[in-house]
Amino acid sequence: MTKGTETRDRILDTAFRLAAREGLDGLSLAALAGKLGLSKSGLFAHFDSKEELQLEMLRVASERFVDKVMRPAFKHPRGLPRVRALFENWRRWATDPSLPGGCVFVAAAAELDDRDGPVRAYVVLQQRGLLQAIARAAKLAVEVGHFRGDLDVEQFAFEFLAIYLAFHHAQRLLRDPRAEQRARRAYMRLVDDAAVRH
Amino acid sequence: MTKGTETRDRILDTAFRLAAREGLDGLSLAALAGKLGLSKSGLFAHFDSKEELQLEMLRVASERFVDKVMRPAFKHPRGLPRVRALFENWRRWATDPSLPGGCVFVAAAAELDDRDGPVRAYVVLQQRGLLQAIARAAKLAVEVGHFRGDLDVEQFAFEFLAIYLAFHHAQRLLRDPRAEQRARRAYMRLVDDAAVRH
DNA sequence: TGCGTTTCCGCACGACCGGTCGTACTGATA
DNA sequence: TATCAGTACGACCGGTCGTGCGGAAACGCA
Repeated sequence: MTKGTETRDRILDTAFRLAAREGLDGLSLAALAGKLGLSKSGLFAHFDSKEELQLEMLRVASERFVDKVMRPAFKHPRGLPRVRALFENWRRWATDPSLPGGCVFVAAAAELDDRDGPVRAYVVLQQRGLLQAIARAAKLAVEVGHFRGDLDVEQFAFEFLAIYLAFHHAQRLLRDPRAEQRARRAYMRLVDDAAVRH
Repeated sequence: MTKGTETRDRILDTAFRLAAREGLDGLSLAALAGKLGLSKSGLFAHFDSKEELQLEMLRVASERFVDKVMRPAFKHPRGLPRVRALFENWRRWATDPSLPGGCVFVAAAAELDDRDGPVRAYVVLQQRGLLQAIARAAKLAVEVGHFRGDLDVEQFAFEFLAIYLAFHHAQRLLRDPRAEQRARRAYMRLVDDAAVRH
């Protein structure tokens, strides 16, 4: 019981790291087993199918994301500080040196956009939830008077996500050393526009 | 001579369509040959390796992109009309019903961001060129007085691309019916901010 | 210490992968 | 008519993929 779940956790942790680099499809059981010092079948004994492994791995990824990005941000006071923390934590998430390979969800999003099935459904749910969380933070910023009252918080979330995606693109694909600066300036422009007019 | 290049074109056209849906890796020789009514080896007679096929396919994709997005936009007068045309053509490119599967380059970007080799190099080059083209259009808009003189045109290009990526994400992954509206409003905010102050 | 369960491995499977082989038909050139 | 490059074929290569099964070793409790 104990040993099993421990191994299972190890598997999912390694799968998470591997999938970030190789994508959901690129994550092969043989490669994963090799990295774990396990046999392919020994690994497979913990899951009913590869799809289930992918799903479980994505659940782990979601937990990590909440732990590293959402939860710490929501400890900051409502309004601008929290929105800023969200941005900074998220930016760090995409470039965390301990988790090389970029954001799993960005990779998964591109891979899954034309398929169907439970894996895609899960990613869609996760992304919708993410957008809602951003919108909620923006709404709170409106309520505490940091953002203007007529702000479209869902539009804010859309553009917030846009900056993240472009940052990921510039950082990981183009390896542009100015990626962080570009993202930060875009963020400032977004927040300035949402702020109450003086 | 004629027959060969004709078949080759057919192959690349189909490969282009298939890769948009399946990604660069997902594009398998067997599937491609099947769709063409060709044998795998008959197909392979036209290329030295799969990598070369991928490269050639991406070159075809680039040509299409220039034909459908860039060239028509650059027929519009310099300044705002051209920038606007760029945005609209690009948006249409990502949702062209005759080319289902979304933008090949978005898919390729996510797949290649951690690898190396000529395919990645080509995509990076293409994307850099794209950003430069946007920046150039913005610079012309400055010169004709539509955009303010102190505008950072590279920053403009970054945020322009950001909107496209988020649109692609919202449209293809989340299937959000408001994706187009969200993108257009983000675009308007970007352009308003770049415009000369009244 | 012994026993039953959990955990893992060895092995094999069918399908598919990118790629190569020898072969055969075609049409243009000589 | 003989030759030859271009084009496409079917069979097949070694490998890798996800997956299933039977048994051995390790574990946890009596």
